[in-house]
Amino acid sequence: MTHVLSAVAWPYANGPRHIGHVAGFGVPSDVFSRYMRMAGHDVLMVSGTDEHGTPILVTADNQGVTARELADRSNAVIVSDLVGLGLSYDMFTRTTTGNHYSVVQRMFEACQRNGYMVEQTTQAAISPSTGRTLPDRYIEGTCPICGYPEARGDQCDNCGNQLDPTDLIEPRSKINGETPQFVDTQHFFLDLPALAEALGEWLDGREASGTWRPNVIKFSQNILKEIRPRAMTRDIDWGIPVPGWEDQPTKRLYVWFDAVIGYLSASIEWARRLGEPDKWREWWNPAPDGEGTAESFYFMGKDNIVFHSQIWPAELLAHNGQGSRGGEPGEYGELNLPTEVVSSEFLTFGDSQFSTSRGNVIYVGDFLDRYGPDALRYYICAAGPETSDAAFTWSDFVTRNNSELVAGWGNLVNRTATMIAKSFGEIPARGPLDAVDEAVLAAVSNGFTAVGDLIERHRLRAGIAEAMKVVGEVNKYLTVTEPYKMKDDAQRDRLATVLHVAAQCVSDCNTLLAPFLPHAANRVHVVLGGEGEFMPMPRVDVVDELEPDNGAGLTSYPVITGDYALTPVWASRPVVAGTKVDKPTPVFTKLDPSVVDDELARMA
RNA sequence: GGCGGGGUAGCUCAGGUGGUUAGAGCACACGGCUCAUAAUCGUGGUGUCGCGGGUUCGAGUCCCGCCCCCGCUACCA
Repeated sequence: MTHVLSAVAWPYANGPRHIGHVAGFGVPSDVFSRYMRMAGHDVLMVSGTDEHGTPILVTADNQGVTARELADRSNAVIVSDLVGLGLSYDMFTRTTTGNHYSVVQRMFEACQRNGYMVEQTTQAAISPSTGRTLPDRYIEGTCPICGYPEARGDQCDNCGNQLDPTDLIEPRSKINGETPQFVDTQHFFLDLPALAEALGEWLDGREASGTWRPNVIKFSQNILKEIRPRAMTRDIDWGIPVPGWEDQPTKRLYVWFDAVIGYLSASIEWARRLGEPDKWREWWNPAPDGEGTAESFYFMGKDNIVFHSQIWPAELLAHNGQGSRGGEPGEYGELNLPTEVVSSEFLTFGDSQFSTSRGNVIYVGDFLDRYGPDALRYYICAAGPETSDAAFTWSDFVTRNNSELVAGWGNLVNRTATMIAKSFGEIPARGPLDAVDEAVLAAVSNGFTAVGDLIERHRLRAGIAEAMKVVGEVNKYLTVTEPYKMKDDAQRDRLATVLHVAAQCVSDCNTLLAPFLPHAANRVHVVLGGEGEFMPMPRVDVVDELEPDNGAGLTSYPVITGDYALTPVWASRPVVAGTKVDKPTPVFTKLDPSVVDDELARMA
């Protein structure tokens, strides 16, 4: 058994998330995690809301609330969305917990102790009215090269030249229009060049494994060529205090420095709340005796690749003392680097990305309210942005829902259960099998290998297509064997056998589809006379803060967690003759094509 | 500007290391069946594989040039 860490990107808590977000990190990580549990691995799935950084302050100002209030509100919505989607986190927490603060600070101290955190003076743009740093992208002005009046602080969109904010003519804040001040400021920089060689060796090793998506490994190796030290602190009053700079409350750790450490801190929080405070180590430290293995998979959208294939492994190497300056591991011991960075591309809408600011957006909560979790999960698995950008359209969604989910799978469940209910009222015992019976059972059985292999390689589109192909085989089986024509007593034994085989196939198809469609799996389980929950579901617990005096103001908060020990195994489960089967009610809902126009009108 | 990805049937997309008549799903047409949410099963057509060169016995697949779309470029997955 392998310890599998599913490290899922941390949704940014400046508002509700749209379906593109969950297509990038949410559904792919959950399908993988659920499958790995079914395949017998010991999975730890962690994430939380990312609550620091300038954008939260800006949004909070615009809404006239504090950053704390905005983060709380966003966290509540995001938690509700993700649990509603059935994402089976072991620990979905937040970055403003005391536990997270102390883990981040210890990581920082370890990096510093090993010599990878160096102090430098730089120029920063400050907003005179708030005293806060203005990130380059929040500054606009006239491009000194082409005269374009709306050049950004980091780049001119018109002529494409790289700029420095101090180059701009008449720079102004994008937030409130005021003229920024440029001041000297001290910051800690992560010495990435001193870690570059180790990063390169790690990436080369990962490339040799052949498991990463080619674009992700290539992109990662490429950005290594121009690696420079990066500031890990900011002039801002919302964030984690910098160890050693407690007397400077306007300096905090850079949001990305702390966000990626969330994978570790959430694992530690999970272990602490479990009452086994060292249990997280099974997923993070190399096994002392070389027995057992721990692997880690990081799920995100492509705009986060740099943070997961460069910044985070660099932080781990610095903590471990594995860069060119040497060093000793910090108190967390030697921490494992990512096994695989699994990055999705973007789900697009119309001819561009989803965009909250342009109103071109479909929120997760709205989608779940109207269509339920598995319709969305199905769409994302079958047509999501796995290896290239994918276009979402409402008509495509309705079509896939109606002609694939409802007509293909839902109907198979329904017709099978109806025939069993009418003819026997229970799953009948079977007699000897004909070749056609053996063939369909073999096709279903082969599905476990084929679908499982695809999910392990993060090929969800191919995986769910393979499972649906098996569903098609079973539909064909019913057409060919024609159980609905067997009305004579002389055919009763054969009818029992066919319906028994059909029930077995439906049960197994349900298992094959369970990682993708866990809610539907539970309902199909009941249709076939099962009791209780087939696929365990996450729940929300409101917990007390473990270290309430970190200054962030949390006392209690919701976490997503769950008990997944009863996850069914990835294998055929013999159906039991005699199990009661009643006339079913449909598991999936067919959508009226008018929803396409309704939704488009709503978004206009 | 730099980097990355993409341009394949009406639509959405598959097509490691080049090799018989280029595939799938959806949509469409016709036929079968009626257990099932008018669901299901069978049959069928269509493609200058972005454009132009090149390498090769042979290229959607490799090389060169060009066009177009998208993303990232360091705080919106």
